[in-house]
Amino acid sequence: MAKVRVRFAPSPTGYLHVGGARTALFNWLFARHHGGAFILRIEDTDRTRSTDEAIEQIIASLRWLGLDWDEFYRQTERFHLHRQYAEELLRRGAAYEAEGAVWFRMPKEGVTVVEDLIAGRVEFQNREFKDLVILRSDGTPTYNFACVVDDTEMGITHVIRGDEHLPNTPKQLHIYRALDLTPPKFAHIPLILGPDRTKLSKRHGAVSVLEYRRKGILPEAMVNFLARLGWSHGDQEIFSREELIQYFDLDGVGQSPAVFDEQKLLWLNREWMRRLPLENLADLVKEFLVMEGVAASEEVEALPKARFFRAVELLRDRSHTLVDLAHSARFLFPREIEIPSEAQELLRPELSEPFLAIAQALEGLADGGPGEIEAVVRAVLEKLGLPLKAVALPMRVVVTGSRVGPGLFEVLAMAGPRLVAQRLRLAASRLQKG
RNA sequence: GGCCCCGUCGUCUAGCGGCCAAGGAUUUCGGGUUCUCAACCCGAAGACAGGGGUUCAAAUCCCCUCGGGGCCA
Repeated sequence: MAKVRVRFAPSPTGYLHVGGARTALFNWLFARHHGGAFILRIEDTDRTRSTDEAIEQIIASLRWLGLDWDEFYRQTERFHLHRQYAEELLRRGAAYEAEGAVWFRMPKEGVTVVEDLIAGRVEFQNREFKDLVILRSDGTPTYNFACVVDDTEMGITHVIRGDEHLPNTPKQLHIYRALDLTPPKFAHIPLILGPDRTKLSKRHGAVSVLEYRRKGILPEAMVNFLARLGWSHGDQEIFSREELIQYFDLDGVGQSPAVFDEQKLLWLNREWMRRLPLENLADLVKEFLVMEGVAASEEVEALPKARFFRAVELLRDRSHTLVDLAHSARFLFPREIEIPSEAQELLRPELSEPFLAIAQALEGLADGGPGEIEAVVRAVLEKLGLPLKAVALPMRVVVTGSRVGPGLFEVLAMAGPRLVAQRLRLAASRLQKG
């Protein structure tokens, strides 16, 4: 096989949505798997709807997903080529001018066969076709024509695109034929659907790739998820980028459309949060702490590094997204802790005594790991003749504002003895006041 | 309306004629473990759209119906 060359050709009329991202990913994986080239081609022919901002967004999205391209083109810079090819078609008599536009003659009888790498053999009756405008009266090329010219000029070997383009394919095939060109191979991948089983769109809520970044999804999780939407490799669910490149090929792509299931994305995201090297995750968590307004950058810096890392390590098991994780880390910072109403019942008046005693004992500790803190707390409880169970949950609630989280002593160590003592004292005095 | 595509648990899927009274993952619900939650382990529920063929044998091949979707009007 000649060296593989594929392209992703979005129109810059808005953000990159997950359907487009999945098409880009399949192309990219195909190129990388076969050691070929992945080309990014911006189809900005429609000048009224295309914006530079959208181009930026598309680029930012692809970068975030880690899909790098080998060549970059803008369709508007290639109008001269489209002209040239149109003239050639006119010369050959395959096209004619009418009403200021250039029209391509479509055959009116017979059958056109598309040998699709995914859909298989698809037949179209030529009598269904009408002649096709290829250049509008303002000189701009239409989609099907520009596509053929650009794919030819760029030496595209495989066109991997959404299923919605399948009906366009026979038209393009005839243009290739009229020009005596060998068409590329086609692979139409099934669409991504919303929960209502219609083509995924804005109506379905979050569909912008960058929106998922804001929501705290990791690119590793997004890539993994998108890859598994319409493609599979046996029973395997978790794939690293390297594994995807190694295993991905068109024969693993299915023929039926897939519903975008956010729950599975969240599951994968948690899996990937656990797999990411701790330092990398910690950097991201820091970003999200700031973005979410949980803490200022300096406040995060001020935390002992080991303590912050440990917090990230333990909190990530309980979070679906970076946003969740950032919010669950709120108690690490000197803030007032709000006790949720459903936890109020835990705070019985008789707790003020142990709270005070523990606070006092902890004030003797400058810092300390979970082990040291546990020793101190247990010593106090023993003196008071109380089981850990009697104070564990209330203490957790008072210190973290939540009844769920990592091990109690881990949580106390994360907040540090000073904050813990402060919060226990405050709680004790409130309990006394009734 | 015309043309085209698709149809396995709610969802993503394995299956490419016998190994399938259909496997995995997710979700949901139980149980174990824990101060709690998560994780983990064990368990439960849950699908071949329907009907005809072909075949010794069909989720797998063919046809029809139904359903969903896409493109063009």
